[in-house]
Amino acid sequence: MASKPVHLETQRAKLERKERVILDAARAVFVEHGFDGARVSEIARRASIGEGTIYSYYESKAELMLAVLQQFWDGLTLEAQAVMQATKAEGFFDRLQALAQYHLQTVIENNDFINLTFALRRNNSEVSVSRDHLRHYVAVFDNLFRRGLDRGEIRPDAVLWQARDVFYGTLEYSARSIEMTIEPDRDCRQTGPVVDQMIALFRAHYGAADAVPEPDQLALDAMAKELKNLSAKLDRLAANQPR
Amino acid sequence: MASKPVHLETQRAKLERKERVILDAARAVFVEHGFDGARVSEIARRASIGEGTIYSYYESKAELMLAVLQQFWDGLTLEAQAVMQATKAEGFFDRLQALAQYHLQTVIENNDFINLTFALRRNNSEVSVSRDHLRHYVAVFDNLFRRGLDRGEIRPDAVLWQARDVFYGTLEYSARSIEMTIEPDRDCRQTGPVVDQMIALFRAHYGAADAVPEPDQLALDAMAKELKNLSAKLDRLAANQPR
DNA sequence: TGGTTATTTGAATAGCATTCGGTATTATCG
DNA sequence: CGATAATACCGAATGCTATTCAAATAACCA
Repeated sequence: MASKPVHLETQRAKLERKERVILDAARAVFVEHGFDGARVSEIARRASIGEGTIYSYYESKAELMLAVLQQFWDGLTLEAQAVMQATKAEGFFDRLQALAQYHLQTVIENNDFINLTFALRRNNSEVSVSRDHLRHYVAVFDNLFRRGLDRGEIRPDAVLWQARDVFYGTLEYSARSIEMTIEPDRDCRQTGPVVDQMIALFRAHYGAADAVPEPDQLALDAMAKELKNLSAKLDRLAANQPR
Repeated sequence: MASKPVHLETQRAKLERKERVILDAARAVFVEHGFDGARVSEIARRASIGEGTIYSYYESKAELMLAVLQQFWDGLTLEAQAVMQATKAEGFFDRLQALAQYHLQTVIENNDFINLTFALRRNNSEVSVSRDHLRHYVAVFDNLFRRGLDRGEIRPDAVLWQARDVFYGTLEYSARSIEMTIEPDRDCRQTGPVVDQMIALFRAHYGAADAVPEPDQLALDAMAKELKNLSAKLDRLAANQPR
């Protein structure tokens, strides 16, 4: 009874190790040459493995790339969370700034991967990065934002999905602009100002009003919160519906 | 002296016509099958042309795609300008709303093309959509924004490049979210609210101070909309109840 | 150890973009 | 107009690469 699990364990561990080796080799080659430029033979060579073996781990080159991309996004998620934890200041906007800085830097550095995430969609098979991996990543922002709402740092009528779209969308677009150097003058397109402007926008548009709120405002806020609660409850209900 | 130019003209016209035929066929096939799925042989067949002939017009399949993309972006630019012209209201925000609506719709419909625009970057050769074509497109926004500045509709300290990044970035990100249906509830991710929220953000953040509506009013409007969403959701839930 | 199953391998296959030698079509000029 | 040069066109042949598969090897168990 004891030896069997051990064997199974080592067996599984072996497979997983080999899978990791393939994944690492694939990642390196994809980073170096891009998707089309990457040769499966080179990946096999770097993983010290027969060419055909890859296909007993992954259906196709595209699906291998997919696995690499998912690993990539999971890594981003962990790092983003770590950045949040490492931020000393507890305030919403300080953490948001840290997240923005990290995201912008990452998008600039891994531009190719991020583009491929959305461009790699085969018509026949459903080869696209699992929504869950992306959702996990954006959840970092969502959690931060919700906490800011709870702590009263954000105006209660702020719309989460819009804030998220503005945050990630703007940063990705800025990253592209910076990378392409669409601007004639580079100076105003460094990463610092992009992040600063973004935080300023969030402060002005989503930040709770500094002045003491009017009674009407308080009532409004209470109503907005109530509405959100209702909406969330409904969503949960809807999710449980068999359809 | 007269016949020669005529001949040259017809000759050039002929070549251009054939080029257009190839481009149209290519576009159709690329739209239908994507870049990798598209067969050069099919493009040739649809253009009623020999397979090899394509290569006397375009260096490679990638460069053919490139030409299609450039034509695509030029078309977008013209249409966006037309949308601006067609907007009756002269105000900055009305026109911005029209542009946002058009852009969001376009991005959703042509998501693949737009992704390919940025993903199609070969490592070796400089195969990427000419920056000029993209710059022309974003210039539609830039001109609108500058005019708004001149007319005093926008606060003078607004930063053009940030506004542009927020505008296009957010819309493209929203389009992706809508297409992927990352959200559990679709209702709040239709195009209408996305555009409305975007315009509200621009009004609040970039609008000249005197033109800003009361925040209370904005909040009220938002809540009224939210209420409507809730009501719709409830109706749908009620309809789906089995018992 | 011998038999049985799972894994690995790389040569063979197949599919596709691209090339190239030859042919048809058009332009040029005596 | 006819001859000749130049150009455009074709599609079978080429070369490259992802993918398959039959044989070889390793792992397992009795």
